[in-house]
Amino acid sequence: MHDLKYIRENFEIFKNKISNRNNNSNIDNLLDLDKKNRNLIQEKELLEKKKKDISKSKDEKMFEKSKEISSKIKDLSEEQNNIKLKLNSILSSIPNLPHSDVPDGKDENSNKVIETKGEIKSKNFIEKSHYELGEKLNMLDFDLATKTTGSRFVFVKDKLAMLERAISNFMLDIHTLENGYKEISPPLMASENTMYGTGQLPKFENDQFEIKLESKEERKFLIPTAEVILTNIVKNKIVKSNELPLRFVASTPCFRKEAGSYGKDTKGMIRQHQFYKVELVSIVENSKCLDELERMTNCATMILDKLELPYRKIILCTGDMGFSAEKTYDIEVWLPSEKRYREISSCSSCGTFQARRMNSRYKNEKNENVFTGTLNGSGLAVGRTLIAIMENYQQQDGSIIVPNALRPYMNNLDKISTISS
RNA sequence: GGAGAGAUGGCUGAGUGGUUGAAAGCACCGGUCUUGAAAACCGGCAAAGGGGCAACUCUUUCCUGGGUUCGAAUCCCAGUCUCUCCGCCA
Repeated sequence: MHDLKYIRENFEIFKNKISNRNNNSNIDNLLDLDKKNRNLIQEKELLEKKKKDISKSKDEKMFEKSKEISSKIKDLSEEQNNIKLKLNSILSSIPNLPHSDVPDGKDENSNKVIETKGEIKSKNFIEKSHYELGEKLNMLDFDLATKTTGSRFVFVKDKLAMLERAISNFMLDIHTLENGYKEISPPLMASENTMYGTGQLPKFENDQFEIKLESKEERKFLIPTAEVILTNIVKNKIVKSNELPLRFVASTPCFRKEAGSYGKDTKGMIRQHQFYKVELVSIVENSKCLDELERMTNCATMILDKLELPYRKIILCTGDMGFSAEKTYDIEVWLPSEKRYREISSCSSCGTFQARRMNSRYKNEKNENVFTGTLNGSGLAVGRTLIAIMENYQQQDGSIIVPNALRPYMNNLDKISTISS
């Protein structure tokens, strides 16, 4: 959510900056609505003052007059309310402004590589995809998932299931023990207002799985990422500044409809309706967002370093960033079967954009209430890490070496193969 | 699912029709005292929005939405949420 005052005072700048985002909201009549809104407020307040004075005077002769004023106020309020609603509906659908560091661009082609790290080991055989490997091992079963549930789901079985669990635990341990995040096991469903707070609603309702409930009950959605529920921990709260930064980590399933990605990544478990992700969330003083973003991104790449997986870090351009982000780094891991890098983490600073929606604040040194800064990042996507390990650690015979860092989490198993060990 | 209780400022918690934006306490900020700190004492301290260069000023807000009244935190109606007890259940 944007500060209307800022928009009012810097409309051309605002409009210019927002034009670089994938924005389809009509912002042109924003100023007009704002003007109308404020005029109506003034008119209304004048009448309210009159009414209040009459009431205070307890002058019975004026009581009839007061009734008249009441009905006028009612009309004005209604009109003002309608305009306010329109204003809010436009405002809540405008994406965050990109930070000045962010490169301009329409789509992912304008993203910039910042760093490439890790050794891509050349193999003397043709490397298989994770789904070929997994199906051959009889540890990834897509057909079974189709039978029980539908497309874009998978059964992970046996040692690969154990590996998935190991990855998740390994990441949680690093982030809690080394990086100072507090572990949370949160609800996997979120209320409408919570989804609004982080920016999933109202604009992206089509991407969300909604739970079917009695019509009376408040709407609930399966979380598309733990970011939603972790960030909203500070919703409607005034945090003490000495409590900042708050850092949370959770490993949760995530649920996404993947509407609009028909035909994309249909094979394998790159793009699923349900997947595990270890998510990092930071709540900071709003001036510290960019520092925290660097820190958070390092926390994510640290995992890949320890797993000895080759990756690169890129900065997303204005047109490729998510709705709430002001600056985003994606981390992409090398997938030998595709001979390219694929996203495994996305770390974003949202500035005060989400905090405004959530009404999350802290007291600054002047004792004023100011909006917090919020950040989120994957640390990392567990499913895709599984894929990356399978493909990068595969052997010619289709077995998979367990990365050193994960062996303590796998009863010291060093290799996954058809011959059960 | 059945029965009951409740929702007030950052927190705790008074308040049942007329300067109540709201007592008191805690927390927080400033000061006195102290070598320093603590304690004690004194003072300050809600938010959002509108107008004004500013000092300032106006409006709204005691869960939400309606209603009664000249006037509502307080009365009426509807709803939401929370808690307790019983039942069922992972």
